[in-house]
Amino acid sequence: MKPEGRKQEIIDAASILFKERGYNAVTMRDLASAMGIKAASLYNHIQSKQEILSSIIIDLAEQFTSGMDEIVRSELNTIKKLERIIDLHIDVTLENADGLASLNNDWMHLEEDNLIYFEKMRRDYEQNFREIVKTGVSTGELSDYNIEIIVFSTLSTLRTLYLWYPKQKEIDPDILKKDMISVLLKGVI
Amino acid sequence: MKPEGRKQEIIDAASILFKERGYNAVTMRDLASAMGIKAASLYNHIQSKQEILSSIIIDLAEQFTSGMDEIVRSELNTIKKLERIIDLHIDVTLENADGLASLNNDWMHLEEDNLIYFEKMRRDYEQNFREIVKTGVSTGELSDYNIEIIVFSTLSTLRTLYLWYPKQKEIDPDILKKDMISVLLKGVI
DNA sequence: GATTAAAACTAACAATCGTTAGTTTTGTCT
DNA sequence: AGACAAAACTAACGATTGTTAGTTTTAATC
Repeated sequence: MKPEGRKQEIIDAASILFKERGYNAVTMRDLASAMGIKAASLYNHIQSKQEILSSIIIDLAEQFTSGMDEIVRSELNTIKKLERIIDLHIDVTLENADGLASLNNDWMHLEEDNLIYFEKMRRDYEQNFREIVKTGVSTGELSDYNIEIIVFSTLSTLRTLYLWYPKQKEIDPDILKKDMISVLLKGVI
Repeated sequence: MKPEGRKQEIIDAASILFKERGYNAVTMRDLASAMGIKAASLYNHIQSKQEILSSIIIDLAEQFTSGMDEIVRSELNTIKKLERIIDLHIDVTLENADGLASLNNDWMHLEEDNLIYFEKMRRDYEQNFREIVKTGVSTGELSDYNIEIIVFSTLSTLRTLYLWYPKQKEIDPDILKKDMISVLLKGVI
């Protein structure tokens, strides 16, 4: 059995530090110190600093990709699909808010293969979102504003949820979902 | 006369590189290479790498602060105030989209005094925004959703405009403003 | 108590970082 | 042409980076 337990602890600690200071500003000595060990000891559990970053980001990106695929394959109407997308973002954010900071701010520090893979997932995700909105406008379910503006404003709010939600722990997740759906969609319907 | 011309060229080149890779991933040798000179030559014009970062960020933060102060002092109703805030963000974004990347992603790398100054400006800005929304809800101009959700969703869209707008150059700024006001406010009114 | 594997350690490496010192080139004005 | 300042250069520094090699400690199993 691989040391998956200790490895995940390192990745979790790194997520917090990367969130606070960004990938390049966190040294392996910083990370080790946060774990209460020396930098060299980290390498009993991980292969490289880069592996930590790609673990964090690729895992999250795949969650979004598979969540979006399921929504696209569903037979829901446009409004219901958008509600499911909001749900997806809130659920992922609740589960791993720290890692989302790296996904949003440090994805460009991924190395070649993972960078290409990530960028493809991101492009596909946005395209799926765009097609859902486009369908909604053409069927009259959504107002006829510029499609890119609708996509952008909604997605940018959902993408920065990680910054905001941890500070608002008193809000019940279900109430958050309801209000978020109202605020994001009522302007668009 | 100080070499303000050349210095501004360096800051502009740095803004682009910081936007693409982030402050810590850009070396002085990278920046010099982009300017077509050697790293040591940069120091004929600037005092430190840190000075470049703080020039970019503090200048922009002061633009937002003074813009917000003017809006707060005005006697406009809530809706008009929010429209003016949207205008402010669009105008600053059009003028310096590259620098806004540093303001959003690299502000934590400011050093002590400027970091404190920046954080105060940011806190005050958000508080002014929040008070405007709060007034709007209490007078019935805005719907009675959770105030923090309204503040957060609007602000996060405006703050990430810099990422999106440069790709959409075919959109006329006045049309952008109109659609943005509709999408952001109709959900909230 | 001996064995063994996991997980920590010390010490060091090659590379790269921001920056400084001192020198040479470039361009402008007299 | 000579003088002078602006702006470039070469060379190097001390510090820090991610990582490796080799060793010791910890803890569970027989």
